[in-house]
Amino acid sequence: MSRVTIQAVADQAGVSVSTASRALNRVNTRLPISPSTRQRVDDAARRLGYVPSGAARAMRTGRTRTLGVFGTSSNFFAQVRAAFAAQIMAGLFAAAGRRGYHVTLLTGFEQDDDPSGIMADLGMTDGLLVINRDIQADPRLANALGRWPRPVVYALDHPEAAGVYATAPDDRQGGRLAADALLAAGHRRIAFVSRPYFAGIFDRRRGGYADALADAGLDVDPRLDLIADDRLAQRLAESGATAAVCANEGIADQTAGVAAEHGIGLDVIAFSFDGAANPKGLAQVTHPLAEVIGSAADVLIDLIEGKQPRRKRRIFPYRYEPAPGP
Amino acid sequence: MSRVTIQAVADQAGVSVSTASRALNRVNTRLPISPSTRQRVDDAARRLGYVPSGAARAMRTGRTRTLGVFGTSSNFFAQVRAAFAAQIMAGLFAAAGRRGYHVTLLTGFEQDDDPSGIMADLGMTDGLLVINRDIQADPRLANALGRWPRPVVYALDHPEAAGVYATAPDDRQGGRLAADALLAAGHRRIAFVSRPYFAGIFDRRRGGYADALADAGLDVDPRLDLIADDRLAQRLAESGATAAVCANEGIADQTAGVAAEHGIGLDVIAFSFDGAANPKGLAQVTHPLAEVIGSAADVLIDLIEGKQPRRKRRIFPYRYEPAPGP
DNA sequence: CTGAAAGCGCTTACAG
DNA sequence: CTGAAAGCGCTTACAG
Repeated sequence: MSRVTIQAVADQAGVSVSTASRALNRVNTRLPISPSTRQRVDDAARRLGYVPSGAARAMRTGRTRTLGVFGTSSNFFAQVRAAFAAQIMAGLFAAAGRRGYHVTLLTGFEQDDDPSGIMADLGMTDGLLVINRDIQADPRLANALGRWPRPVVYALDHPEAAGVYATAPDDRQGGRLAADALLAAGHRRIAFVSRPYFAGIFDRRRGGYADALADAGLDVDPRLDLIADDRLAQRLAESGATAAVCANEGIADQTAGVAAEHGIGLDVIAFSFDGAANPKGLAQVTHPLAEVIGSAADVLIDLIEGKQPRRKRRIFPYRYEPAPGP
Repeated sequence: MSRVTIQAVADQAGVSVSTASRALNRVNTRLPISPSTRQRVDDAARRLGYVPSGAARAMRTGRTRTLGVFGTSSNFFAQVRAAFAAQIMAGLFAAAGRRGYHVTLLTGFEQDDDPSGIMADLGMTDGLLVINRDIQADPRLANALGRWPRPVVYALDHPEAAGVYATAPDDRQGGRLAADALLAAGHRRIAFVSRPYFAGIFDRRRGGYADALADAGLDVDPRLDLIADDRLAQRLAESGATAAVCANEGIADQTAGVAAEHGIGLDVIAFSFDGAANPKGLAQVTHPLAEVIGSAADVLIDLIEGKQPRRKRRIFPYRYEPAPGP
């Protein structure tokens, strides 16, 4: 079936293309349209099943009303991260929808690809949201996107480059909050359990934890800095830890499980986010993930629409949530 | 910054726009390009930071290489369905990416909206995947989309209208499979636990269950047809059920929890999908959700590219998965 | 091997 | 209140 164009609608209604366009887009109150003309154009459009060409409109207006999302990948939505991915999509979808934008997940880029080629196909997007903390660590990406002629906002983490728009939780404050909660409960041997990736984020979280210990007059014992691998139980036992700050919710579940299994009494607190599952009922420090992402989308749309946001960085604090009662 | 067009690249390289276009799109082997020209054009493009306009290209070619997804909504990604939503996105993203398509989540439509208005803005998509079983039940939607001039594929459920492309699990076969497993274990009082929505799907699941009971020579006792509300415990007890087929994984968790809490011995089997959490370690009948969605995306892309798929419906069987060991 | 020209389907000043 | 015309940035026959 060949496309029904505005030309066909205009012919059918017996008006010019310009008039049809104006009648269809109920705008331009400065130039009124006679009700009968509008009626005829509307009828013609309905009768013919007219659907405006988004491409033509985008070409003309320079806007697609579409946000590109960069950083989802084939394993971004994998099972261990399902709650994380779903919260992100929820926040993004809601924020974009509120302002009349669609959301395009950009495919064709996998972690460890050379990011310099990505500019060739960023789709028909008005701006870009970069949400993957793994790939944000790659300075080549920031460099390539810095040359892209449309707005870019980094969410959750951000490259070190200055002048970049970024929205993220305050990982250092979260680390301090978590450690303070354990200190207040009387603990003195508090471990920090992480894994050797998400380096930037985990480092900031560890930094806040270390700050809190230092403020409490405690040395940071390197034996308390633990990796969540298959020797965790042994290391936990050797460390003499009575409590642990865990760098994310998965590590926390693992750590609590290992401690229970080996009969190690351990007060665990997890870095997590609103909407995560918390199956073991642990204490947590959480940030409002959907809201963080929504805020990033809002900043991006502001930039697209030429409204200069007040600040280049928005930082969201963590909240302490005690272990839920049984 | 004003846009860098192919015109600017051509000027910079000292060639015509047509030549620049041909050099940039390494195609058209019939018409060769001199290596030195290509070199100069590539250099100019890189130097200027040229990014082709997707809108112009789409207008010219009539293709955006973008799949629209219709049916996500503000609560589609909500916590109770996080695993479901994430699996869907995983399958969709992978399948689209493999064939060089992006994925656009279409906003601006909420359940219970009148779907006749949606055609006005289906974005710049080449085709549509409808993935929400809730809204697929609305015949106005199928009617409106039937008039949309591009391919549409329904996934997971499908409107009753004939001639529609649809990809879904075989809910009736799944119901039979689940009931047969319980019958084989010697049960004679087998409940079916559901909720009063997802009517079409739950009805088919119940139908398969009823078929299996009938084949086993059992009457379908209406007292075994249960609703998972706050009177479930009482109804379960009155029904004399020793086993239950649960219409989805959430209902199954709830039912198993209620039974345990009230000391009702109950063998529970859940309708579920690959990648769901199964925190209670229940027996399940599962379908490969990501694969089902991926298959729907493949059919859609075939239609977009003019390859007529062999069948209009693809039905995926459920597999029985016994309760995982402790 | 290269270039001039048409045309994809809209929107928007501008002139009536 | 309406219409003729320009132009958004590409790609692709077509003619050289």
